[in-house]
Amino acid sequence: MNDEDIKNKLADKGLKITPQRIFVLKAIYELDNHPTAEDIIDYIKKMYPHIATGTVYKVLNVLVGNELIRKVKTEKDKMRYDANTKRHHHLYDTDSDVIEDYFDEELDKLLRKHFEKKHMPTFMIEELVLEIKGKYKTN
Amino acid sequence: MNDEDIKNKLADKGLKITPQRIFVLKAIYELDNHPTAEDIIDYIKKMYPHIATGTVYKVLNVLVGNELIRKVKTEKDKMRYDANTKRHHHLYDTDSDVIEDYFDEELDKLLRKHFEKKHMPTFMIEELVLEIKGKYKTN
DNA sequence: GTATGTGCAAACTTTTTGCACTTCG
DNA sequence: CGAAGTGCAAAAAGTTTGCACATAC
Repeated sequence: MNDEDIKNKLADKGLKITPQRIFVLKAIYELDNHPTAEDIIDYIKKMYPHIATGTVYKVLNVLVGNELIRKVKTEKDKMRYDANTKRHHHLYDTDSDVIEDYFDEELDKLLRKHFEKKHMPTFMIEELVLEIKGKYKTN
Repeated sequence: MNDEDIKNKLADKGLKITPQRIFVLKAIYELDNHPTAEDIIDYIKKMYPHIATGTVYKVLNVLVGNELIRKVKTEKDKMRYDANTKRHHHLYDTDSDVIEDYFDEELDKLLRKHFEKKHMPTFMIEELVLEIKGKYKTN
């Protein structure tokens, strides 16, 4: 993800292009594995030490509000951010609190079919995310 | 859920039976819809105004550690607690942050089959929870 | 009696806010 | 130029902790 792409993403949403926003987005893409706000702040400060903590939080909220990133919460009580706008599920390691994206089109199709058939009259489904909890095998 | 049942649950785990623990468990059963710590504290204080906030948090952590209740994450930044130890999925209303339990044995069967067939060699699945996000239809 | 649990207040962590200043378009 | 964004520090919100006291078993 280069700067040009990032600028376009911001512009497409009618957001002003600022160095802070570019740094935050870039950090999320580069950190990749669902970084916390703290991870993002630390990462940015390496190249751009002047950025304010409050600004990063404000930027994150703007990006979430514009659907450029998402918030994910883990059981260990911290918000994590996710660059991936493509639908995906989560593999969640209950030992380490690590989340990994899981793509499975066959599963998506299965779920879609199931809920079409089911037909829930009072609820409008917007998204289905399967949380696959467990542990990585170490051997 | 009467007091006797609650006492048995505590005793089964080798936990001391205290009024505070009984009140917390009862509150979670009675509040039913995934209360936050705050909901629980408010509820208890109606009958037992003397309880300390810190105690409720300590009790909640003990109960989670002993698997008498669970923590549930939402996208808003608050932990919620869940009395239900039976496997279930979640209907999550993104407007109101309300979670409702969703039981669907057919879905469970479908998922189980899918992952049996899939065979993931590096990950040991312990639990599958589908987060069904969307909105309640108001009409 | 003693290990365990509770109350309280202080502290900690994470996130938000208010406002003067700056920058983008 | 004006609206939108940033920096900073203060405060809010949620949760944890330390320790003296109280209670369950």
